[in-house]
Amino acid sequence: MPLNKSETFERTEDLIGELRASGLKVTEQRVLVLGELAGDCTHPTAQELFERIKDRHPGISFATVYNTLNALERARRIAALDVGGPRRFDPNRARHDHAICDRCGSVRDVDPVDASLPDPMLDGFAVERIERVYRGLCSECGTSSEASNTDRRNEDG
Amino acid sequence: MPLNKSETFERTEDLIGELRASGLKVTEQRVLVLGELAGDCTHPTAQELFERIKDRHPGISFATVYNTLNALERARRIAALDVGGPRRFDPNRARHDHAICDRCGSVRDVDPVDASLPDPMLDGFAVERIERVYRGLCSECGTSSEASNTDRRNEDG
DNA sequence: GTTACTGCAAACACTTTGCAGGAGA
DNA sequence: TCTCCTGCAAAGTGTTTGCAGTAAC
Repeated sequence: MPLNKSETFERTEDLIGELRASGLKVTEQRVLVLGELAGDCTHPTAQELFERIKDRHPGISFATVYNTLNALERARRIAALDVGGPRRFDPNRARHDHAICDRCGSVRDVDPVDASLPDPMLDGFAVERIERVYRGLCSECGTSSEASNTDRRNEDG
Repeated sequence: MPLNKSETFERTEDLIGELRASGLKVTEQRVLVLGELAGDCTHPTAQELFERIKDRHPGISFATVYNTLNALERARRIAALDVGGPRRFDPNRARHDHAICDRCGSVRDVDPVDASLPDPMLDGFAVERIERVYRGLCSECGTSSEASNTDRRNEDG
């Protein structure tokens, strides 16, 4: 799967501004983490981001990448996706949905059906945001309907 | 949180029929697991179900409960929820949504806004089902807006 | 009789933390 | 200077598996 970096790479000074706006101290490691995630629509895991950053910055530790992602998520600068398997991260703060392949586990952005929130109050529950997840088979797994070598589900039972 | 068992306890013979229909061998342990989950709308974890069953059936092992839940999920008799933290299980096969509290992590069923599936095909992705998740604060956590003792999020960063 | 399931324990995968040193504000 | 961050390593939490014995069909 290609990285699908957007054409609009964020400048370092923008990344720094975003870290500051999130209430985080600006460090080289955090700029690297946010820069690596920004514009990446493949919803990478902490491990994947760590591997990529390590190539250019061998001294960085996994815990730092992990802690930075958690800090950015708490600050709502990025979103975390719990969809089974390791947690994935999403830099896109615009309202959007996700399509997840039951076979290979890939996650894809989907335009929201309607961008408006419904009732902000749901029988006592204060709705802050909505995530819609489409489950099924991605175009690659759907066409080759044999079991794929990247199969995440096992059989037996 | 109370168990919220529905009034309609399923009879053992119904449970057996469901196991057979799911292609599973019928064992006492599996009847216990399915029976414990059926009618429970609190979305328990494997650990929670294991604790409850163990009280009445001390010999059962966690792996058996866990494997049975996975087998039932593969057979689509129950649904698994990946919402952060340990995986939760849902016996309700009717189309419905979930509301998850950002503070205490409780999961509640929500009537679907519209029960109809949108396009079964989404730009090459074959949609099989849709999960909608409302995030926010449940009625208990919303009213007492101080940090709760069951807080799942930590602060710092 | 054959196959699948159980129980146990250990391995595995992922996440989180304690701590000492160091950098940011 | 004071606090927060980093890197390391270890611990914590949740999930999965190998295996020998056993029960379902």
